[in-house]
Amino acid sequence: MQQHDLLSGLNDPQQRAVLHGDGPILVLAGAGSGKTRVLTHRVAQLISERGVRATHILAVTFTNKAAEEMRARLKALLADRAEGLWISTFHSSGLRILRHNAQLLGYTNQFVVYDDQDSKGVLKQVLKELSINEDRYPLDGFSRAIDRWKNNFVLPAEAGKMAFSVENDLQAQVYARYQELLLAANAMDFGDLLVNTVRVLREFPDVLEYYRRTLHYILVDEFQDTNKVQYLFIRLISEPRRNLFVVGDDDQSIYGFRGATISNILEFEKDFPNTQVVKLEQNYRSTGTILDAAHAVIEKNKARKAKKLWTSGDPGEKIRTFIGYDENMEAEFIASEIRKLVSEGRKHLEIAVLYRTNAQTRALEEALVRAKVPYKIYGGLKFFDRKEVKDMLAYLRLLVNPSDNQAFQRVVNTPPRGIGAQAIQAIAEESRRSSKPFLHASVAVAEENKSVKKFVELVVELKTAAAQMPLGQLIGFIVERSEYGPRLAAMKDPTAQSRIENLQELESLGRTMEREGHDKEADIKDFLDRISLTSSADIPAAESGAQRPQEKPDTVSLMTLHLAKGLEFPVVFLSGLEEGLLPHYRSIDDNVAIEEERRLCYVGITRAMQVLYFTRSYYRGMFASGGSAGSAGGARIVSRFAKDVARERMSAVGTERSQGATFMEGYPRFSFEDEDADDEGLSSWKRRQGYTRRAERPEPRANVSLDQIRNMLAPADAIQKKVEPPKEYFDKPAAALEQLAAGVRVIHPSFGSGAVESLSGSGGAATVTIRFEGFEEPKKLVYRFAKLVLA
DNA sequence: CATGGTGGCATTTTT
DNA sequence: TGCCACCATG
Repeated sequence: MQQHDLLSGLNDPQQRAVLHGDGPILVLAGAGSGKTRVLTHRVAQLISERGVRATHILAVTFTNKAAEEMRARLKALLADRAEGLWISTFHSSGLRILRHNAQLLGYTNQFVVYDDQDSKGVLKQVLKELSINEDRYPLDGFSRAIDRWKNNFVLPAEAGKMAFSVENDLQAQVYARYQELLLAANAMDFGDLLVNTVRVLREFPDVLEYYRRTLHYILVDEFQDTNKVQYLFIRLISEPRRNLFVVGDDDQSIYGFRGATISNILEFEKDFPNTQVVKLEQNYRSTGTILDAAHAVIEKNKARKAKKLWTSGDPGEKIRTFIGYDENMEAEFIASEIRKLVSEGRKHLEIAVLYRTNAQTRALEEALVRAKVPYKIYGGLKFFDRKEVKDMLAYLRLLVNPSDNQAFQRVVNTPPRGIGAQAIQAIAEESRRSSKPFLHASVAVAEENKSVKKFVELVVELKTAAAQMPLGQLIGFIVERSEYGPRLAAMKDPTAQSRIENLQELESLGRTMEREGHDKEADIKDFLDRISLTSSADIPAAESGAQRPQEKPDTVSLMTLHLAKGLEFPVVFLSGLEEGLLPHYRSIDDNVAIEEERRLCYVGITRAMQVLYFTRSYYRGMFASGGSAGSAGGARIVSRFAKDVARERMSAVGTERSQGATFMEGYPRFSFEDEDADDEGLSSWKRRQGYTRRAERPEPRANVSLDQIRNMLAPADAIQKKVEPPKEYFDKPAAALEQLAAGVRVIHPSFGSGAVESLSGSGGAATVTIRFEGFEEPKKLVYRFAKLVLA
């Protein structure tokens, strides 16, 4: 890569940023100003022009997706010279550092990462221990307080000293005990991944020295969203060289609730004297109209650096507005408009629907399904959030970390095996008495409790298996031996089938994570790490329609405004532009919060390249029951942010549906041909519009795109084993239970072909033992589970 | 003592 | 809608 290639196509300030020498630099990059380009070209420049070794560079991003994108672009620029670059999110950087150094803090390096649910579980235990009344002091309050402390790098001891009220003091006590329990469980929560990293760096100079010696150049993306701990981390490792390259936009700071402090960016220059500042204000993404609208919204914020995006391009077309009677009609408009756009030649991929809260997806999803518009919902990792998947992962966690008390509690009686509250209480007490993990304590309890004894034996059996079996097989084994699979198979419940399928998917996912030459437990740990750090922005949670695995599916993207940051789409629907939703009612009486809502709206508008829609609805029933809750449900007025946009930049569409109601007016005037505009009239009007209130549930969302999960999770050196069923599988008839007997040849979608060895059990719990080609051990499969066909 | 069913209740944004 | 707490049953 030649110098001029690296710079070609870059404007003046972009070039200045890329060519910057040593020392701190702050790049204020407005939306759509080529931020990622600057970042990647900067790295390429360091390596190819200045001879910096890839291993001396750390680039930190916010999501795995952003990291992936950066890695891909750098690979295109640098080919194999990109090898060894450390590109990751803050949290995975922390995890990586702690995997080497956690023992310094009293953990073992095999610690597990607790997710939100796990840490709530621990908190619950603390509240019980300290006899705190949850009605008076709700759990969430403690959880938020602890979070806040962690974001600001306040350790329990200091929190106790700083306490300013009875409640606050109580929170500090809970925090202290909570940390003790985490340590005892050899577990860290999300916040700990950062807090403990900073602790290690601060308290152990040789560790800090090591990273300082290795990392000569540090780049940080989305700097406006860093919180105090993250900032401390960056500052620590970037000294004394201060080769710190941060990119951000104070107007896009939208993670205040997570402790992001705008002051990090506003005060960067104070903390790092001699900082060079480069502003990128030329926008390459949006039309003039869109930029004007964005500017009109954002300029009302007080806490911001003055800047204004400009474009050399066209003003483009006006913002299209629509108001629906309720959220279902709004959603139907969006769906039908998408169909129209597609019929005019747009690809679904070019279109995004953005919203403030996840709750808004329901109406949208229903409408899109009905209109047969293919879509993907980003946000909320539905697959890994499923109960059965979490349960199975908890088994794995317990096997690699016997101290994982949350995992223990999750699986000890799942499926039900006669170990109830009393027994668990006894185990907890024994654990406290002996200060041993629950699993150890349960061995003592097993003496007098047969059910517990059986469970302990199960764990021993699984543990032995874990040391010998490859991951995929192990998961299958656990599903069987824990009786989780058989129990599901025996259930009449129609959802049981899809849960079984999810477990099979997990198994197949595990199979692709297997690596040769690694010890079996390392595979399990890696698998768990990757899952716990894979964020909701990375993988769609649901999608409609069957997609062929390899092709990039042509689907509309649905996501929250938060998740949309950093992305761009030719067509954007900004939905729910109402007071109470955007800005959200929780922010409405707080000026600081309102400014963040405003930035959120700004982020949404600036995602659009060519066409932008504003939509809202007159009435919103927040909950299925028909919203009361003064807050989010009921009759709605237009968002103040929409009001800030000049009316002449907007133009109403879909009027045949909104019947004279106007987007900008406080109250829409619905007019009806029927004399009285009462509910009756309204409903007949709706009927005429072919408007049905609530259709059948959309397609089951169960089928997540496994391929995408696999791609996100796969360790670089994983062997990509074939998991596609053999082709002939589809041509063969399903094997009925009656047709199976010893010697019958069958095909399994993932194990391939083999011969039945024996049968046992009956009905839903019938199992088949099959010897598959290429597998040493015969496999015992639950018939209903296995989806066998006759060979 | 464990389990399964029922009824009440709360719902921003996420690494 | 989905989760949790409580209660009646085996």
